[in-house]
Amino acid sequence: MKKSKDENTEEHILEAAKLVFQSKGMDGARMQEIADQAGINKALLHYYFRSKQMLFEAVFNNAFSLLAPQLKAILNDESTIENKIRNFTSNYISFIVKHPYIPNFIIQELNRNPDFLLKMKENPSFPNLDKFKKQLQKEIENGIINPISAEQLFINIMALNVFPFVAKPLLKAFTNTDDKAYNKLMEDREIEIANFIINAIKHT
Amino acid sequence: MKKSKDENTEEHILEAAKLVFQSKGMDGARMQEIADQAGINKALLHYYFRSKQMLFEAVFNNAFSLLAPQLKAILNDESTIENKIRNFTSNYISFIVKHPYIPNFIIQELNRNPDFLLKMKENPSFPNLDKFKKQLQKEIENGIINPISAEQLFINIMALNVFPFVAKPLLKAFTNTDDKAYNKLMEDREIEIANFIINAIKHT
DNA sequence: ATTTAGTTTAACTATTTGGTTAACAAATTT
DNA sequence: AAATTTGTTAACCAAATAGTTAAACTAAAT
Repeated sequence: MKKSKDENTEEHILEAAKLVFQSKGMDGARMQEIADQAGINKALLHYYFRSKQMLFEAVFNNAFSLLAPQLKAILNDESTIENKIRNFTSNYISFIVKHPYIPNFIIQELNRNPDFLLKMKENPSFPNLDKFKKQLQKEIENGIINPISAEQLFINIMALNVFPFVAKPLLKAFTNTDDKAYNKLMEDREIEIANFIINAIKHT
Repeated sequence: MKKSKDENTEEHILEAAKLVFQSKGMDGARMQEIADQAGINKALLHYYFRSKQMLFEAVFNNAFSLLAPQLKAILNDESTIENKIRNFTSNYISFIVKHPYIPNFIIQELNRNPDFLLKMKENPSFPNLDKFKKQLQKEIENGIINPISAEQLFINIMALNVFPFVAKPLLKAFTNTDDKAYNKLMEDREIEIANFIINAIKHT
């Protein structure tokens, strides 16, 4: 087996493809641009990943497998609902700072092709709400938390965490903030969101 | 001046373009597909709207001018913050049922080209938070509402309302619901969201 | 009825783009 | 070191695509 530049090249390609796909989407991305970005010939893209579709799926799966563990954390650990919420919002914000394009990329491409999810849902490591649901029900019965369905609460948590990054340009305009001020808002949200959610659901 | 089919054709084109652009995005849309959808020849698209870009902008501006009034309603009317929140969530959900593709379309295309907003912000009818901010501050001073910045509250309201429609495929998978069950969740949110937000901010 | 302005089409063009080929280069095996 | 396998490139190809052209058609105005 040869390598020398082998693994290195594959990594370069994936990194370049990630950059291009995540900023332009599947339809907007050009194989030539990815090749240029990776500093190689276009034919080499097809040597490593047969087609644009396959290269795209490699990038997409990479992105998704970074996001999934974040969700499993909140759904499957043993701490209280309140602590889960605090941990999740805190973890998620720092995750996003490292990978700012991921949420929008995933959401956009899943809207373009919802079938991606069919395969993924069969993977046993795909996040599910079962445990979260039971735990929430127990805390509601114990009077710690006001009645709310696990689905609604989960959607709310995701919405409050993810949306500000997905809709950044729009929200920047509406709140009339520049990049710096908007990032400051995002930092503040790490605590704000958690308190907001806890207030909303905690029995008083 | 002649018309006969004039306005009619232009309307047909815009309707067809809306359909194609909103489901495939600027890059994924094809002029031929829009022409077919409108039941006309491709050259006619260029006769009415010189280029793909111009046709796209017409569709985009149409979509945006449907969304903007929704926001101005909550930001500039005179009722209490609580009532504004209830009215907005109620209005927004029924708006979305009529125009399900709009939020995702706008968000996606603004991420692709944030410069769109520069022109729009100059329009005096572009929504802004000034009035909402003052009103909120007053209610906080009066002890009706717990301290929160207008920007954060606004982002939270938008997030809770818009995100479930933008991220529908992803959330459908995570909550393990089919289309029917997910739509039921969305109906329930009309009341759920409002209560959730009020609980979170109302002083007790 | 003829002119005129607006509307519509089929056919065409130039360019872009994903993908292929064939030849070359470098490393591994024998 | 000869043969084989793996990695890389330039040149090429066919399909797709945005946009153009020139001619035909329609209906109102003169």
